[in-house]
Amino acid sequence: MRELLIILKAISNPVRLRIMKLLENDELCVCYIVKAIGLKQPTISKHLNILKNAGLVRDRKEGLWVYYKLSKENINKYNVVTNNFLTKCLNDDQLILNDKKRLNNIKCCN
Amino acid sequence: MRELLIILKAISNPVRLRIMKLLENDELCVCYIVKAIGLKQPTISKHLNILKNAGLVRDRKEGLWVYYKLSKENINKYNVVTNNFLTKCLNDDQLILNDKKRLNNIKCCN
DNA sequence: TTACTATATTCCATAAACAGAATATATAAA
DNA sequence: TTTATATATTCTGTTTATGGAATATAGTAA
Repeated sequence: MRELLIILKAISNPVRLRIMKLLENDELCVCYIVKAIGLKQPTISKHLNILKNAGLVRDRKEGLWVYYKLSKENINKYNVVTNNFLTKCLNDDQLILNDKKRLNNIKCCN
Repeated sequence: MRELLIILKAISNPVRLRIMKLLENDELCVCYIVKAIGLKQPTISKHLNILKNAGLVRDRKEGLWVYYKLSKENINKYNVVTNNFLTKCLNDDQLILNDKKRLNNIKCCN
């Protein structure tokens, strides 16, 4: 119950849903997520930590950068379900589409 | 996004998960749920309202009693997924099992 | 070493979630 | 009508969630 609640609470927040949807396509460093979402870096960092504690994302350090990606591995017995579920959700949501557009601009023009 | 968040927040609470698992097998009146869960009636009533607003349960009035059941109909585009998902979850959770045991006692001995 | 940069953590103020007491509503029975 | 019962709503205090400023940490470069 405790584990499931941690996962459900993790995805029950608009910013964290947006982050999950950004990570759906790419492995991303924190600064890209910060720019795509438009909130302050510490705020994004805390949201990422909540997703990580829920086992939904993994991080990988590379020099100064920390890259986050969806945890496809079965770290918990629910995340496969939740990831598959989210893949089907919000794909025509304007907020999500805008995030992805902003991300693409950042990736191209940097 | 808004609709999805309402649903996710609705199931991101231990009491509401317990209620959903009780309703998995039965249509139940509020007073049975109150006794099985062990919280005050107004508290349960508010939780039921949150589940109802999320489209996860339906209510039916019969005299003084109000019966709640899982909404199997496709009131929203997510609840089939969430209901199917929850059916697979928490089936060996001790808290959930105890709730169901208490419910059975109430049903037998009333 | 110092300076710089990316990320994480701490602190604080505000907002939302929660439980329960008190109250309101609605139906049934006397 | 009055009384009783089941449920819903309002109110209040407490806890939890949230965002941002300030700060800390860690790695890179000069």
